[in-house]
Amino acid sequence: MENQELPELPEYAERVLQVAEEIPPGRVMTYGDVAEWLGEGGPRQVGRVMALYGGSVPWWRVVRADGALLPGHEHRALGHYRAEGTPLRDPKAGGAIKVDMRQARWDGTAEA
DNA sequence: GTGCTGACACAGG
DNA sequence: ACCTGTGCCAGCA
Repeated sequence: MENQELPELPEYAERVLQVAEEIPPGRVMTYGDVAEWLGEGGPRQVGRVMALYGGSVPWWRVVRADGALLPGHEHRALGHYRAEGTPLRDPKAGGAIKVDMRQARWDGTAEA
């Protein structure tokens, strides 16, 4: 009786969305990490699920391996990161802002 | 069944 | 910082 939400989602998609929702504030996971954490598919499958159903989950907490934000939604994600207190990587060099993976990368393990 | 594309990852230039 | 090529898996024409 746990499925009260997302009635017709493929299990894989549901799992991906579940992980995304489980990511604590101030933390981020890479597509590859999510796929590995699930133990299935690959980073592209996770990315596609996010692209399709990500609208219902904190997609901004799922970033690329190099910490680059989502193409087209950088500003949106940045607003959330600032509110959550996510460690950001130097927004100075007029380039693309990125997340400080060194601190923000969450591996699914409970941390203090 | 074949080929292209994609909210990717990694290595090299 | 940027682009290119290759590998991975899945969806779509």
